[in-house]
Amino acid sequence: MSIYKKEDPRAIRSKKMLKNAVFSLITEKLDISQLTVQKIAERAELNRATFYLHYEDINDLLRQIVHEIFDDLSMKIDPLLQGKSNNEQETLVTFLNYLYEYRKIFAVLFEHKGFKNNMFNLLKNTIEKRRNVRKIQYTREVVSVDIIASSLLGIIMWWIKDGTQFSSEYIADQISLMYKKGI
Amino acid sequence: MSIYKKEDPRAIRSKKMLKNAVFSLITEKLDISQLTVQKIAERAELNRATFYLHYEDINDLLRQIVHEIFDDLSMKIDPLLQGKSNNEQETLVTFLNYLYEYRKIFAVLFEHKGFKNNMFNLLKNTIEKRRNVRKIQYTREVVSVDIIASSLLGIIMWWIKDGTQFSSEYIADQISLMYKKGI
DNA sequence: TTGCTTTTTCGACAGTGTGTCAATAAAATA
DNA sequence: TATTTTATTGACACACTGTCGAAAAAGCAA
Repeated sequence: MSIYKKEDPRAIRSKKMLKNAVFSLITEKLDISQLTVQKIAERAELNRATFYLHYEDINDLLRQIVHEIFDDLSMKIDPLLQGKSNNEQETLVTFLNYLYEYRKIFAVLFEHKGFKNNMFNLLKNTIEKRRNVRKIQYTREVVSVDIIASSLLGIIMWWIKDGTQFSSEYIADQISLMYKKGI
Repeated sequence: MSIYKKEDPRAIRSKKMLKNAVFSLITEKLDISQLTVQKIAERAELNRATFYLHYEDINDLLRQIVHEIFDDLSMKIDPLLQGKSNNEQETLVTFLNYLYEYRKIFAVLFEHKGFKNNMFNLLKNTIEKRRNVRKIQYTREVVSVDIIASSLLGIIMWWIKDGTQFSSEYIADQISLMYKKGI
């Protein structure tokens, strides 16, 4: 859309302020259910109606924030995957470090359905790509990608929310230990 | 509390109607964020203020519903664990069948923080008990209980919400495949 | 820089939801 | 049945939502 028409700088500024307001509120309150349009507009020092000019509702705004974060996240981990890195551990740690850096915002966003789905698909696609590269044969003895992706998502969500005392390296170790040798 | 004082039958009746209203609303709408005190009271054919006489807010009511479900769930799986069942697979399937039976209500309750924590602890305790029975030695090579519990929770949440086309047996197979042999 | 145009910003409104009261009504039980 | 206990109720003040038309301000061309 911005390809066909230059966006008004005022709109850009307002959107940025609204997004910043969300980040500001989230990192200090840490509960998505308490987020209201009223509070966001107040924090952004904009009229509440201005919000509705740019976004349909709170979910719409969150959806766009999520989209941007995922673009960023995908860009960061894709090179690592493409580079047929033979060091899985390192790739995993890099990925986890990214999550850890933004853990406060991620912890909140994980309560957002769309965000969780995006993360699930990212994990699933990543696993599938790696399997293709390694030409894994699908037999009855191979664990399905859904199962691996959902278990990984579970671990990440727990870590981000309740296990931040553990380092990315420890989590990566545990994950490969579990997936390589079983329990 | 009901040990020291018999509860007024009127209160019991009201609470039951409010809980039924929640179940009724949840199973047809399937979104916890749209649940309001107003709707619950209306569905229960009670005045809204009656709700506040019994519960602090919606979360309080959900917390109590969750508590009751977990009492029920724990009672059902505990005998299986105590009976030093040598058939892990069977135990797991029984547990998953319970979740599947109430999948609609569980899918909604998983959006409730307290519920997720309860489930996590249930899984964690179960794993710890089993490890004690088997006298597992904790070395660097053993995956931590947190990691296993959170990955299990992830799989269960995915299954209940987006993978209900798969049978309990299949999920149980996949879980033991993953945890026994790795990926 | 000016003056016209586009677009944003704003205050206000109706509608829905929350949480609490004092007054009322109705069950429980002695 | 009478009395006490307790639940139920409508009404109140307040917060949040989503949408106007009018006003203000920024953008942009000459």
